[in-house]
Amino acid sequence: MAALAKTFLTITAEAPFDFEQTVTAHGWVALLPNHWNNQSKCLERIQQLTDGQVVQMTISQAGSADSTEIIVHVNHTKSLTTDGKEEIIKIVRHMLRLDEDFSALYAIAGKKGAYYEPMMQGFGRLLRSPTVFEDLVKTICTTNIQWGGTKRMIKEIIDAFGHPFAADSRQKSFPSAWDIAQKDFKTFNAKTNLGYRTDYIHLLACRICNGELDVESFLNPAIKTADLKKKLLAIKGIGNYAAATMLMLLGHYDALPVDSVFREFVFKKYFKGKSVPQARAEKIYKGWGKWKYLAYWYDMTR
DNA sequence: GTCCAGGTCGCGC
DNA sequence: GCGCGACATGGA
Repeated sequence: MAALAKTFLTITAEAPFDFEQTVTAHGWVALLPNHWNNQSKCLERIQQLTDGQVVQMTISQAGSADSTEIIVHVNHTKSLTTDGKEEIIKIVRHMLRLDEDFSALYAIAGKKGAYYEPMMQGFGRLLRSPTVFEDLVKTICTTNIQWGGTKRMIKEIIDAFGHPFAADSRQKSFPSAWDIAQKDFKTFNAKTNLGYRTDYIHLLACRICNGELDVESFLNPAIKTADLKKKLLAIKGIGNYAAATMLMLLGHYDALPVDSVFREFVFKKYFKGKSVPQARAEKIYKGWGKWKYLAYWYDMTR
């Protein structure tokens, strides 16, 4: 076992900020290499850095629940360079969306009455992955499968192609597009049981690596939602539902999802269990402008 | 054994 | 542009 060194990094978020709400806002926290320790209220994650080193990050909130101080406890086996430290901070800021401004959302929430008021305490930061690639793979693995299946498939991908943490080789990072693309389809298929999603994920990795597709550029905030949706739908395996999920993860909240969960929730809460057309269901959140998805998500998870 | 999952693709019209 | 069957896999 390699010797372990520890480094503490701190990050200050802007108020209002709610660490636990942010991390557990949706299912991603339960997908490897993320792990939520509910006792210690820490988000643990194995992460490979640009220089190749694989580290273990334990992310938590300092002090009380309304503190804006975030501590990243890094376990590493090689020395952590200044670049490495900066990269970790950048990754954590990205995952927790510390640079997103929700003040316009809270302004609407403040006018919607008591039910939506708690939103103003930092709701809206939905946990995301360090890369768009990882979010795409995870989203593809939520289609036409139950949640247990999603967790199994993501674990298989990581076990087969992730990079081990030197101090505990059972724990691995999420593989890069290159890690997957460098295996031929047969090898990739043999090591995972992703059903027909195997083709989609391998093709996605290959197209990223050969330069056909630059999915990280999807993070550019200047891209209009409609254009971004087109780019997403052009990816094999991404349809209407998956594109809506990805738009949410990419910080575009103006579109509502089109999946069974959305429909069921809205029918039950607003239409006495009766099904109505999608357009009618969407009217429920029309007062939320470009924040519709977050209004729905708040309503759904409350 | 059989059904189906927070769908998507590719075809035919 | 819309309807419809096929699609891999494992868990209920």
